[in-house]
Amino acid sequence: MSEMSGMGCSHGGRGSKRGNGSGDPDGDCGKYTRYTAEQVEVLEKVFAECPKPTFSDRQEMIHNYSILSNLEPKQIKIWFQNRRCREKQKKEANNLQSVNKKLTAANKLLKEENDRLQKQVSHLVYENEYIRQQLENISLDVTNTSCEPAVNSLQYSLRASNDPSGLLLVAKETMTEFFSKATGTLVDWVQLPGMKVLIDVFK
DNA sequence: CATAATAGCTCCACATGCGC
DNA sequence: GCGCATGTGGAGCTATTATG
Repeated sequence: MSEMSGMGCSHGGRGSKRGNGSGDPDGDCGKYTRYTAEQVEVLEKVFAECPKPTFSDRQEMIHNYSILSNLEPKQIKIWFQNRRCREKQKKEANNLQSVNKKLTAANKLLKEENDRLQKQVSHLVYENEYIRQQLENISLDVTNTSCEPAVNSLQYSLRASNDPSGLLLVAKETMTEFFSKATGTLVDWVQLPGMKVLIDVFK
C-alpha cells in the first residue's frame, strides 16, 4: 500500500510490454539490464539478512549502497522477487534429491530382502520335497508286513524326530516373521488355505 | 543458459453502501 | 453504531518471455 504511494507505479505487474513508453513512472526500468557483480554481491548480502525487504528497506538500501543508486526501486523489488523464487526452486530441488536418495536406498533394501526370501522359498520347497519322499517311502514300507515291527518303530521315531507340532511351530514362527517383515508390523499368524494341506499331512 | 522483466493471478487491507 | 457484502488497489507469487 505504502509502496504504491511511494513509487507511483501502475500496478499489479501489468502495463507495458518491456522497454516502451508504458506510462510507468519508474521510467525505462522495463529495459533488460544485467546487474554488475558488485551490485549482485550487495543484493545477495542484503538478501541473506532480509529476504523480504519492505518498501522502506529497499529505499534505505538505495541510499546506503551507492552502487545501487542507479537502480530503480522497482528493479530492486523485482530482483528480490526473482531471488526468492530461485531460492524456493533450489530448496525444492534439494528436497526432491533427498527424497530420491531415500527411495533409492529403500529400493535397494527391498531388493535384497526379496532375493533373500526367494532363496528361502527355494530351500523350503526343496525340504518339502525331501520330506514328502520320506513319507512316501514309509507308507510303502508299511504295506510290507514282513517287517512291520521295524516299520512301526521307524515311523514312530520319524514322527518323534519330526514332531508335527514342532514343525508347525517352526512354520508358524516363519510365517509370522515373514508377514511382519513384509508389512512392517507384527501380525498374528493366520492359517491360510494352502497351509491347511500341510497341516493335514501331519494328522 | 542465467536471469531481468512481464502477465496473470490471489490475497489482504481499507473504503463504501446497505439493512437492522 | 454494528455487521455484512462488495468494490478497489497494492503487494507478492508463479509461470513465462525475452535478452545479454
